[in-house]
Amino acid sequence: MDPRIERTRQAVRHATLAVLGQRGYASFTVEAVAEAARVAKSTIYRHWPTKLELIADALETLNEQPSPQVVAGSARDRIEQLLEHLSAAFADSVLSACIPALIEAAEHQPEVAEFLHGYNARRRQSLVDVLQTGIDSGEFPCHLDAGLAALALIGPVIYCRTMTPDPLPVARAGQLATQVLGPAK
Amino acid sequence: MDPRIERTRQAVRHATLAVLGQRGYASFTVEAVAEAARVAKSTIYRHWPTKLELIADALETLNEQPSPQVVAGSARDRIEQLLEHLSAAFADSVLSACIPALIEAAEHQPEVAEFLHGYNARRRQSLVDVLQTGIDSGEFPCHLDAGLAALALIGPVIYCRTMTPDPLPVARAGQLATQVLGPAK
DNA sequence: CGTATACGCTACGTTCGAGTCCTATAACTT
DNA sequence: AAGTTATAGGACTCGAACGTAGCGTATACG
Repeated sequence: MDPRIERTRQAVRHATLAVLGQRGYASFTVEAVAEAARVAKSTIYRHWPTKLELIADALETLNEQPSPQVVAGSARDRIEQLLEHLSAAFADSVLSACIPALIEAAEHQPEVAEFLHGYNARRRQSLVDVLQTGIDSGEFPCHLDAGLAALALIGPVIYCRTMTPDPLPVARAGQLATQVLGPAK
Repeated sequence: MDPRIERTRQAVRHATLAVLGQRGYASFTVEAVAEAARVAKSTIYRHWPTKLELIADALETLNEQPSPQVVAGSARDRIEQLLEHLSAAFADSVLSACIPALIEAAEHQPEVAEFLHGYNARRRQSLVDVLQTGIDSGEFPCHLDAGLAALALIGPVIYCRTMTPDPLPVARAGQLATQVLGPAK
């Protein structure tokens, strides 16, 4: 198999997300991707039939989830680590720069919606799992609903990223756990 | 003053938000607004010099905030009413349909960002005020931070609207208060 | 009733980007 | 080394939408 192919594809995929983050969905152009990837526009069309399929493929392919496998510590410690990692990830990282563009695109492109919702569901699930563990073991108040609590923890991160000028400070992410889970014993 | 002017302007403003909600920021066009407002394209340009100023003006002008003045009841009751009203408003309403478009636009257009952030800050403030009242009076746990708690309450509403297929059910908005504020006494 | 002016309509010129096609060149394969 | 194939770099067509301009009509105002 010609190694040029996969090399080119990866370069274009990365450039796709970079352009999506920098210019937004509204002014995302294949020409900008070509320039960023240092590739000819015709090359891009040789690999992807249309702009949307390019975006969808880039998202699926580059969706490595580098969430640290946090196993040690109490449930509360693990929650705080997950949250801080999450809020840090939403402060920068290529994919997070695309969040606003993806939200907008998801409204009208089913392929993008499927990716975005699936991606977030997976991220949320890791929180839910730890929360449920803590509830079952009695570490957290029994009135907690794992699904709702996960929303209360992760929601503010997205809220601050999209609805306020600045993302949620990592330090405040830790305090957030105290709000929702009650003070540490 | 010629009544035709204001009549036309209002029609165009409403159409602007409608189009923004339906088609998104990426494929928002003046021509679509003209059609929706049943107005000639040249008429729009007679009133607003550019597309962006049209959007900004429509947002500022139509930013009536019909949040019910909830005064009665305990702090907890008022919180729940505010939350349910909020989640209901985010389920439909012209402005909420524009949320994804606004998030995207705010990334690159300072005018839109200013509106969006200000709008949300005001909505959040009403929650903060009631929360602070409840904390001061001892109705809510003293470990609560009003600002963070407001984020934990409002964040999930936006999160569900943007990151999941369905908005937060109004019923779950009520449960959310229990999660964050602790069980009712 | 006469005048002013806001509007509708249509036709523009222009820009920009999608997607196609062709040729020369560079890189890989056997 | 020779043949194969992916790519670069253009030039190109096409359509969409921006924003402008001119003219006829209708509506408001005095």
